[in-house]
Amino acid sequence: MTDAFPPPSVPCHACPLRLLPVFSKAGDDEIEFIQSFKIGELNAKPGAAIYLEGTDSPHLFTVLSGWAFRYKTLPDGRRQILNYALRGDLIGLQNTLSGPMEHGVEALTDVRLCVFSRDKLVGLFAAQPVLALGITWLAAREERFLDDHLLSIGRRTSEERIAYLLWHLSVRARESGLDIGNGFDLPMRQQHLADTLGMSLVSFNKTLQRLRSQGCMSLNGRRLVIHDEKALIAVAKADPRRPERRPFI
Amino acid sequence: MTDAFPPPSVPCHACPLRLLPVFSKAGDDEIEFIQSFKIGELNAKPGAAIYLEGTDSPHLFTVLSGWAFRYKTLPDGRRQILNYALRGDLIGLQNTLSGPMEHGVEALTDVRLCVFSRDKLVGLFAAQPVLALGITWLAAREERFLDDHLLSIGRRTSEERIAYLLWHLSVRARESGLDIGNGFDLPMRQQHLADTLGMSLVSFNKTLQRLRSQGCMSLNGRRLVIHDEKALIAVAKADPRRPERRPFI
DNA sequence: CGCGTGCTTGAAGCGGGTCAACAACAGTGG
DNA sequence: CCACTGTTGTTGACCCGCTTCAAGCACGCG
Repeated sequence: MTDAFPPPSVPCHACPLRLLPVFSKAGDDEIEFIQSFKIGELNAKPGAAIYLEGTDSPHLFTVLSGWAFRYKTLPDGRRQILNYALRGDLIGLQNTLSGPMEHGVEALTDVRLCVFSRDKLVGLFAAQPVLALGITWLAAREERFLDDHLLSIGRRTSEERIAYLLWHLSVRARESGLDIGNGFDLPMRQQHLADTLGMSLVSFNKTLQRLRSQGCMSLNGRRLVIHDEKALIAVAKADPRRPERRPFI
Repeated sequence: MTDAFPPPSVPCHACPLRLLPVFSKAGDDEIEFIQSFKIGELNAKPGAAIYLEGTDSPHLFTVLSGWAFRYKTLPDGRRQILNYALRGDLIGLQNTLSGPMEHGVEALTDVRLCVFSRDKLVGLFAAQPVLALGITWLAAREERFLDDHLLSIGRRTSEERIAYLLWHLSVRARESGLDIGNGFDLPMRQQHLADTLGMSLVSFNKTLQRLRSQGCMSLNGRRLVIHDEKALIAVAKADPRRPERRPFI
């Protein structure tokens, strides 16, 4: 279950994540280029800002281990969580060029990140078309997540929303090789989940009770267990996509 | 105000849209490549499906003129409009590789589209890094729109939501060179706007009345007029971004 | 003129938001 | 070891906003 990452910085060609079956294989020259693209590594503690809304960040990040989330806020503090980032996810692409970031990213657990220079992106596109396509593929994937999320918040009932989100998170955890068996620990509080789904904490909690009583899943403390995935998918009105290998930058 | 596009297919180097100041200039070889990337053109009547959810589409599209929208639906028919597409917008990138489209696209007005082959995307990335970066830039832009939209539906009040959407649409219309003065015709019905904002038609209408009475904008029939943009932005709790040139594929 | 589509308005009911209190638990420091 | 404190989860009470249902209006078109 743990996705702990060895503390000392590891050269890209020896990156243990590359070995995971979820990620497509990269050529030696590509890995070498990624190495030159890489500036360093960053560790963030739970609750730490990886970057803030409105600030300039000359970096891109790949999550090596841990969980983080992207969010936006309104001037009066209302917060909307946009998406979560697990290992293998690329963060910060939303602003391709310069200018202040329009969203923030915060760590949920201890997070270890690979840091890249945004400036070198042009060079990457020039020299490594396969990697460039990979980056675009990851952006398209993120966009699909946002589409799904928008459908959830806009048109699903609160019960459907929660079912969808929990299923979505379990799939992503499994796909990033984290999941053991049918249950795992969610690192976020109910407040995070409510902020993700556009609902209040109280309403989230009460709806969760109702979902629990249906028996297809349970979420007690941090522990999420999917007892009957088929049923959960049916409640969520989700449509499962077959998993694909994805690029790893 | 009109963005009518000359009916006969036009070679890319003579594409009148390229001349618009919103779009960044492209080199001759790039335009030539785009020409080879292009399969043909497509006209769609209002209400026509450009592609449907769940079907395979081997194409990418650039809007040459008119309005369209991307949407997703739930099995029982509830619809969520994800975003609108105006001229210069690239559609269909959300699924980079093969597999069924996870959203649909429908024309709101007469729409003229430039059709590209998805297969040739790999070749484009290999041969034209600047165009490739442009595509990624457009994807990132779309993602920012989705982020904003998610914040709207999740955390803005219905009044704020409508104000934000109308402001957003007016900015995009202006940026694509469509807008004349302070008013223009929105091609969508109230039902579309309600489906965009995750609210019911009735509630949309009633909230719109309240907004109208504040005087900073008016929307009668199709005609949207922004009387006081500053005030509208304040109501929407939006933060204006300075316009940037964007790539045109 | 009649029909259809889209907009507007009223009435009624429920879902979810807010407020508030309490329980469970972990961490802190005396 | 235990009171103290802060965080997180849970539950109840109340009420506002939004949804649904329903009807009428305005306009365009055959």
